[in-house]
Amino acid sequence: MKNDFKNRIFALVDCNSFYVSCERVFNPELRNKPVVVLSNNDGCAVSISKEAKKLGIKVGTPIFKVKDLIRRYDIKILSSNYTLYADMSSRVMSTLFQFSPNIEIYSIDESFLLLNGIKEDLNKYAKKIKNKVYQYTGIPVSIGIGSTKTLAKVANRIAKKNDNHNGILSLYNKKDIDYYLKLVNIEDVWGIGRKYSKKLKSYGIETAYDLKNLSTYWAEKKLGGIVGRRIIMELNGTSCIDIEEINQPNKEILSSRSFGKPVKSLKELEEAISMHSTIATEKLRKQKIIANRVSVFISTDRFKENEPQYGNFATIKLPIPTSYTPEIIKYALILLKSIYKEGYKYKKAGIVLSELINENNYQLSLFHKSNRPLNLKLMKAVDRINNKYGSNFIFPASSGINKNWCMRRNFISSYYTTRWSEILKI
DNA sequence: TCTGGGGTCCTAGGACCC
DNA sequence: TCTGGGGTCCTAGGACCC
Repeated sequence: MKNDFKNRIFALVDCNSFYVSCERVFNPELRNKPVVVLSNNDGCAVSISKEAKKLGIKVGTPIFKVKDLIRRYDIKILSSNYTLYADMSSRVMSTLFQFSPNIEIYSIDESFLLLNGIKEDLNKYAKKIKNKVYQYTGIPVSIGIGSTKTLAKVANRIAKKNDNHNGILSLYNKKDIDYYLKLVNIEDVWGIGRKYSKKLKSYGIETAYDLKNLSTYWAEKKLGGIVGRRIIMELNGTSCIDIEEINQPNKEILSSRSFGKPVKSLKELEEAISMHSTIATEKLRKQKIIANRVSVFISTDRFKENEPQYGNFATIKLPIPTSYTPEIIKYALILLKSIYKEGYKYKKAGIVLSELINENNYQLSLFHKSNRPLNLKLMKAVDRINNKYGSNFIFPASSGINKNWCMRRNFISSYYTTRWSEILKI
C-alpha cells in the first residue's frame, strides 16, 4: 500500500494552541480564559488561546504593544517552557503511533499520518484519534485529511477555524472540494508566505481555489520555480511531497538568542558565543555528527532605528571536522574577534555549525594532529553528567558565570513533567 | 524597558576548468 | 589578446515553514 504513491490518504494532526494547551493541562485555572505564551526573551506572542485570539492578539505580536489589552481583559501571560512542551509533544506523538505505522513528525505540534488501508469511515477514524490523544495527554487536536499533504493542511486549517466541523475535516474524495478551497485565503496555503501572497494578490488571485486553477507554467515563473509548481499540483490532488518517516539528519545546527539587555563589551559577547558553541556542540554529539564549518554572527537591535546599526557574519572551514566543544569555541572566538567593532549596542549573537557529517566517516588531516579519541571520551563524560544533574551542570568557564546578558523569562511555569521538585502536588 | 529561535529548499551568479 | 561552449562547484540571498 505504501508504495502506491498515486493514491495516498494523508491526515495532518495538529495540536490546538499547543503551548497554551500544555500549560492548561497542569494549571486548570488557565482553562476557558485568554492565555498567551511568549517567545524566548518574553518578546512576542507565539501561542494564543482561542479566547485571546478573539481579543485581537495575533501570532508574532510584540507583547509590549498589547499591554492595555492584557490589563483590561486580565489575559494570562506565560514565558515559554520548552522542556515541558517537548515532553508533552513526545506523549502526543507516541499516542498517534497507535493509529498508523507511517508517521512523519513534522514539528513539535504536528504530524502527518498515512491512512491508506483504514477500512472504516475516515471521519470516524479521525474522531477516534482526536479523542484518544485528548484522553491520554489532555491536548486538543484538529485533523485534516486529503489526498496530498497540501490538501490535508488546507482541510486542517478549515477544521480548526470553523467551529461547525468539531475539529475534523476530510477533503479526501470530496465532490465539492472547490467549495472548501474557496474558503481559504492564499496566505493560508502551505508554501505561500507574505511575499508570494502579495504578488499573487496583485494579479487578483485571492483564494486557494484561484491558486488551484493557475497553470503550473505560470506558477513556476512567479513562485520560485519548482516550489510553485508543486503547490499547484498538490492543490489539484497530485501528490508531490511524500511522507518522511525517518528523521533526516540536520544539515546545519544553530544556536542563538537575543540578549536580555544591550551588550557592548567583547568579553560579554565572548561569553555568549562560548555558551552557544556549547549548546550547538551538545546537539552535534546527540546526533553523532561532526561539523566541518563554523560561522558566527552578531547584530545590533534593528528596531532601534536612531541608534547606529551594525551586523556581521564570519565563517571558517575547520582543518578537521569535530564536535569537541573547546575546539569549536576556539574558532568561534577567533571569528567573533574578526567581526567585533567597538561602540555598538549588540542585541543578538549566535553560531551556526554546518557541513555536518557522520562522526565515523571523517577525513583525517595530513597536517593537523588530532586527539580525537581522548576528546570524545571527555565530551561523553560531560554529556553524561549534564544529562544526570541537569543541563549546564558543568560548562566551559568561558561562557561566564554571571551571564548578565541572559534572556528574560519572567513568567515561567513549572517543569511539571521533567523535574522531581516541581511535579504537581494534589 | 519592550519585536523569537531553529530550520529547509531553491536559484542566480561568480569562479574556475577544459 | 580575444573568442566560445559546456560544465562543476560554491556561496549568497530569498523565500518559506513552525
